Amino acid sequence: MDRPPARSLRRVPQQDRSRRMVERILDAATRVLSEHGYDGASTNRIAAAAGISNGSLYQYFPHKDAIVATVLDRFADHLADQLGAQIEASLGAPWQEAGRALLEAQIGLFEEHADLLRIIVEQVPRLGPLDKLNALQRRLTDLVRVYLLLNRRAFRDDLDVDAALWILAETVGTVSIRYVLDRPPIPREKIIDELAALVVGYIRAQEPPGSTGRMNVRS
Amino acid sequence: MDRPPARSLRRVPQQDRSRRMVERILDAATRVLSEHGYDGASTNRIAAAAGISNGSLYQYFPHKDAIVATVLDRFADHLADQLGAQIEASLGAPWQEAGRALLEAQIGLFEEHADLLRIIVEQVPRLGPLDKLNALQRRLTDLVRVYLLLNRRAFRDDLDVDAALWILAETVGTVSIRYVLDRPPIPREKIIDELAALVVGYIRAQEPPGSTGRMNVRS
DNA sequence: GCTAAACGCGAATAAGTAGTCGCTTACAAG
DNA sequence: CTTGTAAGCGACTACTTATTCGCGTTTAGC
Repeated sequence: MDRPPARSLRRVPQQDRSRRMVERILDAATRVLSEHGYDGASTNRIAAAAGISNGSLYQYFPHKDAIVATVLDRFADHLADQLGAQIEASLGAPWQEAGRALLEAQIGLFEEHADLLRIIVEQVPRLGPLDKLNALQRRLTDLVRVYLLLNRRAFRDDLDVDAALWILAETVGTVSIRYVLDRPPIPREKIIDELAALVVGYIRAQEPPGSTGRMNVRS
Repeated sequence: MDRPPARSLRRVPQQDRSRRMVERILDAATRVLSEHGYDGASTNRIAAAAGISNGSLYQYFPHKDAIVATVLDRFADHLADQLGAQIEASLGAPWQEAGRALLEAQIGLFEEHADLLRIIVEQVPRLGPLDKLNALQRRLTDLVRVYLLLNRRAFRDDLDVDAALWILAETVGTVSIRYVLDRPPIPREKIIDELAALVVGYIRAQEPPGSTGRMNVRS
């Protein structure tokens, strides 16, 4: 019943003309997706936006979802490039600064492509997992994992690294996304500060004597 | 272009027979939505699942989205009832226990209705804001707001209550949802513990002198 | 300039969709 | 039983959709 999410080209473009056409298709699809959403992005509309015939879409893509998947893969590549550059740029910096810079870069990128981001968040479930976006998320998570494992004794000694990583990834990811998509009346700097406080408060050593701390066994 | 999200009945059912029919429609719609998703829930399919004619749908609902909206409203009412009962039951308890019980109840409810929850998370944006679900979220947020304001001096003195509430709501909400929908290999108790640690670590007094958070600005 | 393949077109197809309407059936009051 | 109205039916409409296919056009190599 479900179609395989093949995103390979049906036919390999050989002349310049056709290579430009594939580009035009993907650009138009990106635009139409951003403006009209997944359901509004009909093949006819994409073809019209690209200034080509709908039939020509099927010269290079086996079906509509392959076009969408390629658009989103491209976007994931873009994100990976930008964030990768940011990571390299912060290689020597202390982790708080590096994390902060990375977070800032991520939110900036999300803001820049908010429309496309919305499509991804809302429609990806039905497109099945997107390999490149998953890879990107895994890459970022691994980065944090390495740090956590190397500095284990600086943190709560009962910290379960895998659980913590899942929670942190989920938290930082979705808070960034929801901030960009829902635009709550909170300045961007504030969100970054608060997210940083959330993360640090979670992994740092243990509570000061005053507070009651963990909520188990109250005597 | 957009249709008003009217969810009122087109015609008020007067006989028992027709009241049962409205029930049958909503039950069938819930089932079909859970199993086939929004796009797969065609009016014909809903009618077939209810064992009635498609024409009869339009006796009581002005259009398809009104059916869906009613299903989701009903679900929101169910959640509100259950969580409301939990809140009442914990009225005297210390806040850590009360919060924990509420969180536990919420995750339990989500697990029980995971299919419907998935539809809501993935399809709600195009239905426009769902009043009853928003009301529920506001109700829970207000509960926490009251607590935060009453006990302000027990926490970080620089805590921005509005920003903190937004972050906390987003975090607790989406982590619960993603936990139920993505089923990471983490036991349920662990997730609740970790979420509690995350929240407490975020709002509690300030960090111990050893660690160097960037974000302190201790005046 | 010729030819064969690559390219591109757009009308046509087949499958679905939400929503309507004239009709029949069930009910309840007199 | 008769009659007015509520309830229910299902074929039908008007439309949109993704995808195909035969045919004309452009290109590259000779």
